[in-house]
Amino acid sequence: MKSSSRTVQKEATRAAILQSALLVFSERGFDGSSTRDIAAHAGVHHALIKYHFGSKDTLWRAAVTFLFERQAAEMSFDMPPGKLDTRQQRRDYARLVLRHYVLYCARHPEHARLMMQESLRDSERLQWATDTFIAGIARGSERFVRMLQREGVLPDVSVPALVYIIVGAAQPFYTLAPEVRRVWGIDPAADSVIAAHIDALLAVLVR
Amino acid sequence: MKSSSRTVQKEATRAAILQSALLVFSERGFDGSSTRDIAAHAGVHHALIKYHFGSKDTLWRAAVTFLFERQAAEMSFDMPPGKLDTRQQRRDYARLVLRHYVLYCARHPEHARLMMQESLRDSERLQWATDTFIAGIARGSERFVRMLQREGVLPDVSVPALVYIIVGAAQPFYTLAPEVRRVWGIDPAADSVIAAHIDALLAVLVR
DNA sequence: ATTTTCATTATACATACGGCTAATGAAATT
DNA sequence: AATTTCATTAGCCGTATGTATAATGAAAAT
Repeated sequence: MKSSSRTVQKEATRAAILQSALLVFSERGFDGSSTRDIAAHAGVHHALIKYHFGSKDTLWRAAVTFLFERQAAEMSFDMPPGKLDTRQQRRDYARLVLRHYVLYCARHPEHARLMMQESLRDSERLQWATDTFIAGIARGSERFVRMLQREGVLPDVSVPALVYIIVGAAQPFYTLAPEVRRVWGIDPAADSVIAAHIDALLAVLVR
Repeated sequence: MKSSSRTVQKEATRAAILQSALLVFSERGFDGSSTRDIAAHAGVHHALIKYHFGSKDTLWRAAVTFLFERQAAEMSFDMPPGKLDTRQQRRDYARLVLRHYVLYCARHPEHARLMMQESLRDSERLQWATDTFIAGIARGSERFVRMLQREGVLPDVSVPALVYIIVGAAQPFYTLAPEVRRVWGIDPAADSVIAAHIDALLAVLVR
């Protein structure tokens, strides 16, 4: 583990490019983003993108990998915190998971923004992202939804439709924050607004 | 009202460019779309875009105008079909409106795709779209939601949050259709899948 | 039949793009 | 102190972009 001043600076540059890529890709999409813009926003020369990441495509994949690894780190709900014997316990668990998911969406709106842009049309990038990350998360979501259906917390309807209803109820309020600010005059980044959105989402989804 | 063969052909060309612009803008966003791509997809020379629409920006505005005028034409629910005296009548009206909105999203996924791309970040285009179209629709949605809240059909929580929950529950299943196909192996354009999604959405939202 | 109109095409231009090679220079190594 | 390493920068290449102007030619008007 080298930590010479040059290595530290190198990693800082790499991280700056990655964060800049997250922002630009999430706001303009892959085709609409330019490596020169990403480099300029990171304050480095555009040739460094090839040096650190190889190509625009590889940089995009590195950005997506960062997003899903962070999500996995911040949303580790594979094992419920306690026992889930009673219906009330499962309801509370559902509320807990949904609350944390909404908070994640509010904290990191660029995640859903970036993936949404890529899911609008089929592509090799979408195929890679689904195979590498999304398919596994989808299976976890399916188990989560089916458990809540068995318990009567969610209605017994199409599981894929339910998953997209839940995710769609959570994400757009934050991914479309610029529109929300202009149209409704409120800021989805404010804690009180987030709390109100969580209350609304739980009131609608968890019965 | 001229209808000479030249005028007819001119309008056909204009319409072809507009439809092509809807598709390309909705899949790649404004910055990711090129006027040459749009023209090639419409089968015309790219200089015709300047001739018929003035500029890329004006073409985008014409496309958005087309989308919202079509939505207004296909979603004329300002006046309920019958009287809304009883709670059951208001529930039925809510179901009717939501069903038709989901069907609109399924029929024309490019509408939400295009607007979503523009709502991810603030811009002059977003400002124009919100001032010209979205603000008015938002006020209508607010009235709709408040009526259902008074009747106990929707919970008494934050109205903007509820609006985005409803819209988010309806749109992504169709805007993100390529992802749905890859991850779940189902086609959100199929009638049976749409019907299942409507059932799920109504079961969750209308109590 | 001749002229005019105008939808369409050809072409040009300055800029921006992704990707690449060579040069640079400070830190690390010898 | 001399040499090597390598993160960073400068600059070029072929292509693509948005926009503008001139040329074309068939339909419309005279």
